[in-house]
Amino acid sequence: MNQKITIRDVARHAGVSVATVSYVINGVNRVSEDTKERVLEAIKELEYRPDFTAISLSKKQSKMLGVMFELEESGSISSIFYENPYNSEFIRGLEFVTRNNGYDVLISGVGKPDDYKNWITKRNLDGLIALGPFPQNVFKEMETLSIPIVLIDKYGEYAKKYHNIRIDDERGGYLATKHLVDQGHTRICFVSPKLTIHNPVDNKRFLGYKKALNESNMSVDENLIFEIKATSLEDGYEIGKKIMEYSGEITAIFVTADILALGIIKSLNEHGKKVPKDYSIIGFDNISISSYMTPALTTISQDIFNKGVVAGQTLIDAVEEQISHPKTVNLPVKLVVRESTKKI
Amino acid sequence: MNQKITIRDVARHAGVSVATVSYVINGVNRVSEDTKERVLEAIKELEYRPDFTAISLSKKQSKMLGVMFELEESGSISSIFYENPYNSEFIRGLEFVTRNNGYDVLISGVGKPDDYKNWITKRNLDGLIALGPFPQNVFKEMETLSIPIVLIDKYGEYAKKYHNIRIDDERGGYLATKHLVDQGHTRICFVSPKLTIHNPVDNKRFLGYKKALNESNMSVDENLIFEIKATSLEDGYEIGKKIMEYSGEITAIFVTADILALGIIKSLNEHGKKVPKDYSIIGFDNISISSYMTPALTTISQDIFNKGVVAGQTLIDAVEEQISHPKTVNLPVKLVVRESTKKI
DNA sequence: TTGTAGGCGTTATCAG
DNA sequence: CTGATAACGCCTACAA
Repeated sequence: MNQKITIRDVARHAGVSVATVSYVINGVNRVSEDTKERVLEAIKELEYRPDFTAISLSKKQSKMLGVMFELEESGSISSIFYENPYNSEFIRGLEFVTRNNGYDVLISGVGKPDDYKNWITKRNLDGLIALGPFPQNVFKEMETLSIPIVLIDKYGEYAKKYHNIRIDDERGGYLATKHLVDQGHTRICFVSPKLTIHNPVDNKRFLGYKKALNESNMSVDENLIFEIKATSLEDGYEIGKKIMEYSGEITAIFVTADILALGIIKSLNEHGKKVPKDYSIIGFDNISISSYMTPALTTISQDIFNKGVVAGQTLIDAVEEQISHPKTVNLPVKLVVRESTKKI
Repeated sequence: MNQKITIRDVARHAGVSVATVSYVINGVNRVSEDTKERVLEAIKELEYRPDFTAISLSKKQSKMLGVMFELEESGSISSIFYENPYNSEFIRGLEFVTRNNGYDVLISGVGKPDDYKNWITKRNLDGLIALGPFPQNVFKEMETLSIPIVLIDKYGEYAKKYHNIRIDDERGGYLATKHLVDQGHTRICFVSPKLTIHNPVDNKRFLGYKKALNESNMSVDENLIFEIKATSLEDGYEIGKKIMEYSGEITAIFVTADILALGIIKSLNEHGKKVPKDYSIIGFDNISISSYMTPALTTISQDIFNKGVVAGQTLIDAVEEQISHPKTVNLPVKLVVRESTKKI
């Protein structure tokens, strides 16, 4: 294309110095209305667009935020990104705020901890968002970073050092289980990824599960805890089989992700079981397809788009030093009753 | 953090000039093995990571690729991005190649055509991918751009000027309809976004639909063409109602997106109709949930991840001038028979 | 109120 | 083979 239009061109066109142009662009308030006008006009006429790369170099801030995902063995972003609309909805919210604040979002899968440190430094990212699961050492490595970091759905010791956006997981677990209990269920499965110390989210939900049971003088039956490896349709399907194989009584299932519920229901159906006739099932997240399934899924709803917005805003605030200390936001959840649960 | 480590530090540490360091980094083959070694060592010791921002400025290439999405009225990326896993899967494939080639991906929604031109210039994007629907004028505007552009699923006059990644839409339409015809269906609905001249993808699919019918001496019945506004669950649901209201006979439905099929099935179910007992239905895309629905969805499958990979590779090739003329890749589709269709 | 000039980290053009 | 040094486009003291 034709020569790139630089600040110099604008300056020449307006008959002022580059500094002056820079001043009006950056709103430095020491240029007369008169020249300001001239400069603005020149900018418009030449269709001048400031070069962010140059600005980055000069100001040492890129106006770029990074979102990192876990990589799976194949080297591509975990397919959970794809299967679970949760992630894209989050990104959508994030993109919304960032764009409106002049930031751009970079998305990258990361393997070794060194990968993303490299990524951050080489791209001069202003801030980072960690979405999805990560091995512990990633967080340890993070401490050596000097940019603001927002963690999504993380608890753990390390989380204290960063900004956190989460939902009220325990309450979610409680609401779900309570709903089932209120419908008369007593044999309620809890399905989630393994409840290790590294999985606080599901531990919280489990706590809610337990609390609801206890309130009704029930206790947790270890046999009813089923664990999946990953939050995927396939894993839901597989755990569904396991549930079918269980010899004891089960009348309801609380599962910590809607897409898992989908897989489970598939399994049940294949075994000739119907939801909610034979099993009541409640999910978590309220992704959009949940209301379009048959039966429509009862679930714990969280506003994922908004979560992305809040995460983005928090990160931007941190980058621009509006906030200094680690900030934690707990977003609400609510019960959405649809067709997959019924009175026993 | 501590001072950023620059090429100068490396030079000093290795006892050479910055130029020399730059040479070894860029593989300019005119530096002795000896000094090369020293430089490499210094780089490792100091954990030096070249600054892409500076490189961008100097080399005039950012190693960043942009993916643009249509914005909806609310100002956020069309929720179709969220609802349809198609998009995230594409992104996943794209991210995979780009990352392995040292590129990063920027994602942005664009409103006015000027928005994305601005975006491209200010970020010095090396290449652009247009995903999803866009108004015509966007493509006209594109002509003034000087970076390679890859269009996804576009035909139209304008498409000739850019690189194109598509699938064999006509064959997809044909395969789907043929499958239905083979099962004895004669009253087959065609559900898609409006078949205007600006919607070549669905026109192609419609062509395939028509061809399959014609082959069996049937002709298109205009009454069986249903059009939706957007490819969303909600629109599928709504069109399902319309189909229910139709007074004539319908035994099968071919719909141009799996998520639409989901919505339609929901509608049918609410009207007491069963799939495939009362209606056979076939979708398009083969997103992951399709095989986990009940009934599992028969559909036309395309390898979306691979589509992202091919798109990314094509764009990178174009950026690096491996290809000069507009290149078009047509990816294959295939029929995946599951449970949502049956012999009449 | 405006302009000059040095610097941001890198590459690239010349000399040596 | 190696090293100064001027770009790249912008910002920002410091001067004027």
